Amino acid sequence: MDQAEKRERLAELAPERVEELDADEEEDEHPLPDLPNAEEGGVRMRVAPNPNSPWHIGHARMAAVVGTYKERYDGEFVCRFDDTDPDTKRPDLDAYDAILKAIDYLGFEPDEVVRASDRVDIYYDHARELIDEMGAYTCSCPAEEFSDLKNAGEACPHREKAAGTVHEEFSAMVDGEYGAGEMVLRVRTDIEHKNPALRDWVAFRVVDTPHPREEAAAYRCWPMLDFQSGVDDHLMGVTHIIRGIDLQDSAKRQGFVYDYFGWEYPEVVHWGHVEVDEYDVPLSSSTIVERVAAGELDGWDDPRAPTVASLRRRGIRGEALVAAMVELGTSTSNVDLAMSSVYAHNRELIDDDTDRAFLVRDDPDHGGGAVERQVVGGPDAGEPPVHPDHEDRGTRSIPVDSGVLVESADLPERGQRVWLKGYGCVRHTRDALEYTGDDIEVVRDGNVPVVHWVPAEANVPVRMRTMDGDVWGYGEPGVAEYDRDEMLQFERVGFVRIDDPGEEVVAYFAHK
RNA sequence: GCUCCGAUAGUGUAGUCCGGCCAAUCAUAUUGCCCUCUCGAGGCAAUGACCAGGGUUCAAAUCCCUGUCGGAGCACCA
Repeated sequence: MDQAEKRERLAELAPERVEELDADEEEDEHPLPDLPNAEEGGVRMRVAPNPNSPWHIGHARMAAVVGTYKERYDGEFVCRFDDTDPDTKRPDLDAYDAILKAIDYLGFEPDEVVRASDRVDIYYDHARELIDEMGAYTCSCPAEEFSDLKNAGEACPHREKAAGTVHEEFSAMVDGEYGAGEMVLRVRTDIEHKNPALRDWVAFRVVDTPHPREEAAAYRCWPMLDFQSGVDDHLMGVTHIIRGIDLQDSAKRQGFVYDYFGWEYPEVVHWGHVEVDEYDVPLSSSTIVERVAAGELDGWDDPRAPTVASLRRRGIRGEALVAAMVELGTSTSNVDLAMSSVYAHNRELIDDDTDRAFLVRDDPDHGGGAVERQVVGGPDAGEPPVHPDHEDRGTRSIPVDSGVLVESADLPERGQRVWLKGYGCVRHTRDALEYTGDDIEVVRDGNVPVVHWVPAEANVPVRMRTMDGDVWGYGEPGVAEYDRDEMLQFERVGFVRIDDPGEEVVAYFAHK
């Protein structure tokens, strides 16, 4: 049955439904779905990074989406460093700032910044309260033994200890009287719960390694994420939590603690993992850390690294990354971020304001290498516009002294013509480029290709850093005039950010 | 093994809750044409998807069942 027929039938069967359909108005368009039970002004969220490394691109999703929701609901967000594992996921002292910088780069400002490692005593207080409620017990079972019991749905002998004993043993954990692995504090949930992941999970354990932050270096008894983050979310008034599907069971686990305390659990949204195309380096903190340490990457902002710092250095605006992240939505499926989407957003943001310039690459894989030719006849200089869509910004003056450089792929066959952009038409004779005029009709009707060029002598050496490695070339003289952080479009090559304006200009390639 | 969750074009997404303006939205991508002194921008067009099979119904992307595929948890990691 086709559409018209369906509609006809519907009109016969239920005319009121047709009216309803017709009356359906369009809702406000938001790139992100509405948060459940969210009210304007009543939304408080948190970004809870582990500062064990700076951020890769995937981490930016959290801040991008939380920040966007904050703006949408006129709400707030807290940046809480969940740095409660001084050993396995040991914090990197530089990462705290790097992460805050990344959030700032994305265009957001946390309403509050806290470190879990400053709040350990608060967690202890809640642990003691939980023990009073008979909601937790100390357990000295070796991990494997407990795991076996748990999988069989059987309680261990420590489960029925008196609260007094549990208090004593927990205090001993806090006082550092146990070594790592000797004693833990478990939350009493339901040892026969059908989901084994929820049965009597560990809330506190002993870590022998001191925390790298001086302020927290004395603690040996550390909360696990589910306890710490569960308590903090409540204490900080978090109304909505966004987190990965790897933490799918956290809400259910923490639910037991919330029940003991009579708290109400925040709304939760789970999303899948992000992957990014176009990179050889995987989106994994540990891999990036390794490659940086091994010298395979020049640092976290190496253009080949899939990191926030790298995108920033390439001149990608945080806004472009946020837009692309927000478009991914909050689906529980894993998603692939197409870098082309980030580039498309960035191009739209910067194209209008970015000056044009020529870069002749001297690279066998890109343009075939620079070749020099004398120019015979013609004016002394070319005058291409600073921006083709904005005549009022004037022109660049590029001298043609002893000759020019072009990329060999652009050099026409002998006898053929080529249009040097902003200069005029030349014919390739035996060993030179002979000026044939400035009538643009040859380009419009004569199939003469338009190419970029630079003077053979008065040019500026440029090292362009790209995702595929460095490309050397020669820029037009004006390239030397740009300051660090300014953007430039090398015509027919792509957009770059000037990173170092020195003798040899270093530019980071952003995208075409 | 136990427990959760998911599946719409190359990619992402809208629609799914409350079946019917859905032979399916928008963006990106790719290709072609127009325009342009850039391979950028702009304009136009084309390409391309409801995981499979059953069921319910006048009507199924939408509801139900089965299957397939994929993901996650069952850590003294976060």
